[in-house]
Amino acid sequence: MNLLSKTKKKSLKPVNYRQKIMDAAIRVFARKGYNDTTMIDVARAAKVGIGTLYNYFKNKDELLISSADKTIETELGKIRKICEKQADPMDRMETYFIQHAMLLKENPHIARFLVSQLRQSEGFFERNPEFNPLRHYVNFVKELFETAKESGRIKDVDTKALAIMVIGSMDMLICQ
Amino acid sequence: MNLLSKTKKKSLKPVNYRQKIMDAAIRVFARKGYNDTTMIDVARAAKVGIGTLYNYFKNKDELLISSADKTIETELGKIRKICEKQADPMDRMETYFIQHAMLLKENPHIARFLVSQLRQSEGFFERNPEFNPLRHYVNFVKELFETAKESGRIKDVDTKALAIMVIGSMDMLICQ
Amino acid sequence: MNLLSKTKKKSLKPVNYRQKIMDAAIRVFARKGYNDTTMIDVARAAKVGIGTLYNYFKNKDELLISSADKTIETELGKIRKICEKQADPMDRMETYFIQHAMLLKENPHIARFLVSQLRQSEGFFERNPEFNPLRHYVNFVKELFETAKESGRIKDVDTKALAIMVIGSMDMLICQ
Amino acid sequence: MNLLSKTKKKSLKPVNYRQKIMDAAIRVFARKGYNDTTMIDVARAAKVGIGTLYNYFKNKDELLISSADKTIETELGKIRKICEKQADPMDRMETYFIQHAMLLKENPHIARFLVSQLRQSEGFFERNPEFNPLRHYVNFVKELFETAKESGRIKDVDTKALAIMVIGSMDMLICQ
DNA sequence: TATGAATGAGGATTCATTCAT
DNA sequence: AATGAATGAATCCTCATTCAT
Repeated sequence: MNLLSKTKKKSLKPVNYRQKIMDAAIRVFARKGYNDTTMIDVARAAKVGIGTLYNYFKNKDELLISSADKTIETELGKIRKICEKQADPMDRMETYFIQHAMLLKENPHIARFLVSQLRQSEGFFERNPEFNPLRHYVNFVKELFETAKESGRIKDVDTKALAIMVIGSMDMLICQ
Repeated sequence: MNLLSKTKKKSLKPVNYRQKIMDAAIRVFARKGYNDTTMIDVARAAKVGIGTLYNYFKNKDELLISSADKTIETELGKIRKICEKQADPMDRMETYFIQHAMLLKENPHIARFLVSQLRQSEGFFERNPEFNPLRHYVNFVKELFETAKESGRIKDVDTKALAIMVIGSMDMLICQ
Repeated sequence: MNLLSKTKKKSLKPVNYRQKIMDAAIRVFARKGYNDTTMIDVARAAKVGIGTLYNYFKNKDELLISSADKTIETELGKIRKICEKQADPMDRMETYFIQHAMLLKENPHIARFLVSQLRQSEGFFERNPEFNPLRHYVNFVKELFETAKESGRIKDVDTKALAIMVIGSMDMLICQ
Repeated sequence: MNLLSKTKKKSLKPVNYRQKIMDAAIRVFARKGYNDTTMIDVARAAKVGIGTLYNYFKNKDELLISSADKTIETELGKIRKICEKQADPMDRMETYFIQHAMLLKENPHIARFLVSQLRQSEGFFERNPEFNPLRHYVNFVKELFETAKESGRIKDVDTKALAIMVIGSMDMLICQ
């Protein structure tokens, strides 16, 4: 009986509050932006008490940073894994574009969150100058271009600028 | 004597408060973003009293909207005028790119203001759904492309999407 | 008519908000202590809006400090003036005791405020280590004793310690 | 074996949580004051869980009251016992002063706790009107004086007021 | 008409207390 | 019985907006 009850309880959802909160935060931040998102908004979206937010994140800034980092890591990880299956640099680039587009289409709120957090209030960036969640993403795209360039398949260009422009293009398309 | 002094003052400077305020607002909004800009910030930058802001603009939202519209109108007007001097569609496009780049370089705060206000919180857009200062700008670029397309000089593409992508690329480049 | 209306308005109470707020603050702090006094309490007692408090005092700490300083200055000033009328040191000391007792009796809330703020939370003192409103008061009593000592009327004692003890005695009597 | 180990543990240390918590509480309250002391502070100082505090004390107020009462009882008990060894009232008084001074010097945190908790916010006293940990202490000193008075060794005075003043003097000296 | 002091709704954060384990 | 994560009421403070001068 002991064993049973334990099993029961475990199957009864050992809530991962940290993840639950970040998931909610991403959704709300994506929809309303940093400034218009209140901690109460996040708490309600995550269905937890306000105080609980502060058990897992020191303050609102840290909640945004953690959520952004986690999201980038997760989503970029998925795309990277799929791209790596392609041996040919050009195929890899193509796969990336497709995956990126799919991400934008299927998880618009995540996409919006990723690309739009850049334009946060300067207040936030003054407090957190090191924060740039897109850095890893830009780097990934840049690497894609570099591999393609080395293979002689695309012309000599500033791959970083190109990466930024590509992401920027997609970003703007989403917003409009 | 009374009359004279009055005349003198008027001829000395018929202050255009509305314009003065918008000029200041653009600078401050561009630097700090919508949410981190207080009405006091704007009043101080414009060297007017807070109350004066409300004599010319209903509220903070309207101040942003008016400032953005006015800026787009002014800057776009300048660029348009220069572009129209070019008869050939391709020259016109080239001229546009150069002018746009110059605007970004010489008035970074205006550029930043124009391209970054788009990403306002949904809160702002929910309150002002009709607000899209870039609309005119996008349309202008779109027209450029269409003229070029009609002349057979560029391939058949979704000109609007292209316009958005071009602007988005530039935007992202500025931010990074 | 102009003159009249001006006179009228002036007589119509040109409210001194700063003073009004400090008066209220002293009363409330004296009754409830620093920690249990909320800014809303003070605002209500002063019959002003909460925001008004912050137009005159940077924060709650500064409100307490200003109120305490002002009170000491005012009350000590009164007592000092009366004492100075006495030429003889012993008469002066006696006058002081009487005045102090009168202060305690007639304005118990001020008295309580003066003598009890010393025991504030250490949190407050850690933030404001230089704050010691009783310093001036202790010094005044100390000087009284010194004058008396010089005149040979009282024995050789540590006048500062004596001053502190006297004030402490009265303080404790009030509290009980 | 079970029995043995149990016995061992018990004899090793039958933890008295209640006492352990009060000891910690006194230290922390004395150092930080009632309001700046959090239940977590106390729990950490006592090396117990937060929940444990609530198994032994209904709430924070009761924890303070119990700690104060217990301390007074203990310390006063010690001093009383030593004083009682003196047959002569004057010697007894002298012994008391020495003991009190020693307590202040050797356990400043206890001393501070005893004498400073009196000045709690009225909020606390409104909730706990019966709370006056110094009552017993004042009574003890008062009795000392009365015995001395009866023996004709000191003049006729209000012994209670005298007791209060003496304690107040010492209190103020500690604070400064 | 320009002004800025007064205002209070709203938001981030803390912490005593509860309760499931 | 001990524990500590979850909770939300309560508090300080900001800032858009109003209005009397």
